[in-house]
Amino acid sequence: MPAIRRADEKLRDVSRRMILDRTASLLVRQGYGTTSLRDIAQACDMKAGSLYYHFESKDALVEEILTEGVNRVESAVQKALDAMFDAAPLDRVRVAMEVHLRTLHDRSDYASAHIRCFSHVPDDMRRRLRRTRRSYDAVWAGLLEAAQAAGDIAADVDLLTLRFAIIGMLNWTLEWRLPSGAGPEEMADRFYRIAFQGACNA
Amino acid sequence: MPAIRRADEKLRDVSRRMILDRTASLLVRQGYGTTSLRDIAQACDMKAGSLYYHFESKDALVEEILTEGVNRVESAVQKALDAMFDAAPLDRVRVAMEVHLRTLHDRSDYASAHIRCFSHVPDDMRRRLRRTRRSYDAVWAGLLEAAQAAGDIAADVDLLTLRFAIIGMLNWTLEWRLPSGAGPEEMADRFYRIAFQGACNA
DNA sequence: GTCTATAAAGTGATAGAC
DNA sequence: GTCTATCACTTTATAGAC
Repeated sequence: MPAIRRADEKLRDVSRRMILDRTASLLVRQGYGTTSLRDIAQACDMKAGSLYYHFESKDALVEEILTEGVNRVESAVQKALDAMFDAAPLDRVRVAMEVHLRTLHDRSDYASAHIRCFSHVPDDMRRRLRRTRRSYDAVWAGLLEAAQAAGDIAADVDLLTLRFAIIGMLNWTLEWRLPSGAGPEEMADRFYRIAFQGACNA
Repeated sequence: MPAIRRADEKLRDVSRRMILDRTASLLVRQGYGTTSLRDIAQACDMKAGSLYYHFESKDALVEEILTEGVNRVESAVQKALDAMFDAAPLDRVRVAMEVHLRTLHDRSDYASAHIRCFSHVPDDMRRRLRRTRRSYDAVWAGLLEAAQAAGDIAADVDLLTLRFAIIGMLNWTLEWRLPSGAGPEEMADRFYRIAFQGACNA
């Protein structure tokens, strides 16, 4: 009966995925400490005890979501970059901004849950998440170094500050309602224009 | 005995202020939901019940902190702007960035507590805080409009996007360790250079 | 002004029925 | 796989002693 077993596993995975999805959404809105297992269970049309069939603790569930949040952004950005490996360095930066912002505002809440909850999860979880982040940080450091080496970013611009600035303006969009009519791609283009041409230059 | 009454009131105010200070610090590190009254009491060398002499509820205490957080930033920025009312529009913007960032990173944690906890406090509190924010938002909207009207910001730059970008890069610095050696003022200057001259231009 | 004691409700987690 | 029932603990908040 491998077919039946496979069907069972698939059903289990579907439930598991639903729990992850809905918990991510709760974490974005309520934060880590304010979201209880009973809240989560209710959002999943379940009872709190049933969650332990799928996850061994609240923190294991939360950590899986926040980890997947970074990984989704990194792999989306990396995939887009791989498809344009020979493009101009600044074009690669612009695309990375677009994909980062689009992933942050897509229908799933994994990336936003990470951003909203990172600083308030227990210390040991945050330590592990920091390690997961490093790989994505390296992608950005490499992008900006390449652009500066090519002479496309002024030599006197500090790349760490520039990285802070770009990631900061992108991530902070979670705190606003984006202007209606301007999707993530349009917003990313406007941010790119500001950060690289500057607001002063026509 | 008005002297004695005044001394009593002063002592009461000192305790109250200490509670506010230390709770702000806890809120930054632990978030709204994870910070309990026992945590707060312990940080104040008190017992939980004693806090109710000074504040009528946990939420009243938290709301006072987060409200003061915005107000401190706004009045610091407004005071600096008042002292240079005839300066060039972009100089006023640069100073506003510096004061905003300096207040965010000063020894007290009111402003950072606001930023870190805003999205996770109860709905009705957040609604009131949003109203408090509006006044500060208007300061920035005015600053940028004046600069664009003077021709110092390119006509095709969307001012709402620019405001998102500036506030975003400034507030996001709470999530990084600032480069050692670069204080808030230095960082604000670098951000100003990026946002207004652009990273491309030497 | 701070304490102790306690109420009333909520928390993460486990055991065992189905 | 989900339920019910429950444990042990924590939570906000109150009452009354000092």
